[in-house]
Amino acid sequence: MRASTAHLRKRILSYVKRRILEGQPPTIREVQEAFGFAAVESARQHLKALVEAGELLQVSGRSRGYGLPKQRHIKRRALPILGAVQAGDLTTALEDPEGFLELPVRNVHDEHFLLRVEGESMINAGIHPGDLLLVRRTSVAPNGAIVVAMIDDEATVKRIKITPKSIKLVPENPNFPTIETNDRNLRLLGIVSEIHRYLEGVPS
Amino acid sequence: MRASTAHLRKRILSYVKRRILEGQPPTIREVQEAFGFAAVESARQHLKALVEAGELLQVSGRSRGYGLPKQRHIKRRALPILGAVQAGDLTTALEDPEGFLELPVRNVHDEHFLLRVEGESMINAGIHPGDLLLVRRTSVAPNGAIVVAMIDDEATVKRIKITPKSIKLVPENPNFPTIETNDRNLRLLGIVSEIHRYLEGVPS
DNA sequence: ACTTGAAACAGACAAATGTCTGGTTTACAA
DNA sequence: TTGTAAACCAGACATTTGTCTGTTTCAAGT
Repeated sequence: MRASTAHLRKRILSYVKRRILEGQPPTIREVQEAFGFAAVESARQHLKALVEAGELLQVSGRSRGYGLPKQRHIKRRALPILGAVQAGDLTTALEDPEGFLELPVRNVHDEHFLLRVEGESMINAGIHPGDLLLVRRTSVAPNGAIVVAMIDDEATVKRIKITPKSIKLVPENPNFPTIETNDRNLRLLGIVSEIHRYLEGVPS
Repeated sequence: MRASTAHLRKRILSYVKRRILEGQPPTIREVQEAFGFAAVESARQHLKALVEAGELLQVSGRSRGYGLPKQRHIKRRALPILGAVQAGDLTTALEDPEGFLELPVRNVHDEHFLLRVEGESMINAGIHPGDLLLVRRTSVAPNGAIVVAMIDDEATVKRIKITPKSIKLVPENPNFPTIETNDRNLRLLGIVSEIHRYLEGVPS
């Protein structure tokens, strides 16, 4: 590589990064024009080199097919916000979310979603109506964890108590009943990983 | 608009939003395929309607030319985490934080910090020991807001009740005393904007 | 000077993509 | 029922966009 090329390539990387963060990865010709290349291929070579250096990701053949490489363990994700999940499976609910919220997710390998709390069944655990729960999707939960499960075709938040005889879903509110069940009809949606409450303006 | 169309259009909007937040706005044909339209024009009409409704922005003629309408400035900030703030002013405490956490901050113009909750004085407001409070620094607070104030050279979290005669700092726990004061010796550090609790592993 | 390899250039082609025109279906109301 | 407007469909076209091939320029080393 020519000495002066390194600087130029770095500038191109910055440009592409900025465009991606702004919501629209550039086309090759847009990079060409931004840096005054007379040929498309010049810009393409730079981008190709950046991809090969691991600075960018690319989907070949796709327009504006550039993305940022995977970061460390913490990555920000656009998470779907679910309201009441009723009478259906989670997949259909995820396709029709209430909205999205961008949050840093610590466990990149797992799938997450946000659930808006309804009702006061977990009020003594400090989970209030309107809170947003970051739920990590899993089908296994440690004893005592706060989980989201489908009960009577509706997603509810409870603390799980596993005994040799059965599984109990215990609310943190004496006014609500404990639900006891066996393994088969329990549909675990995930474990509550984080609790977020927004006092000044609700994120849409 | 047909009755069933509203729901479909909402789903399309969610899909496009998700794609934009993931870094690649979809092409019209990708929307078509995602929703099973037999014609490109069907997807295009929905997108056009969403643009006309102000739900999306579009640059005509540009591939993947969809964007999100202007929203409040949300930026990621590395925020200092404060433990017990004692016997000093906030500035010195901010210089020696317990750690840092990167969070999306909605109000970029204001200054924020994170405060780790100690004690159970606000337990009935769903604020538990160990919770992280996102505090927006301000010296004025609306009546009824949950605030962070310096009392007896220590930062405490209370709900503020403003009356013509005095200012009360009310805990949300009957075992703790209400503090009544006048304007002069009240040192308001900020308003609690968000409450975060991490159940699976604490962010360092 | 000569060689060499990277960078830049020029032009072309194929696929992807936005847009347009016109026709068909469908829900809803008069 | 009939009318109507919205939604959907089918096909085509022009532009954009990614990719390819070959050539030229240029800096650095021998």
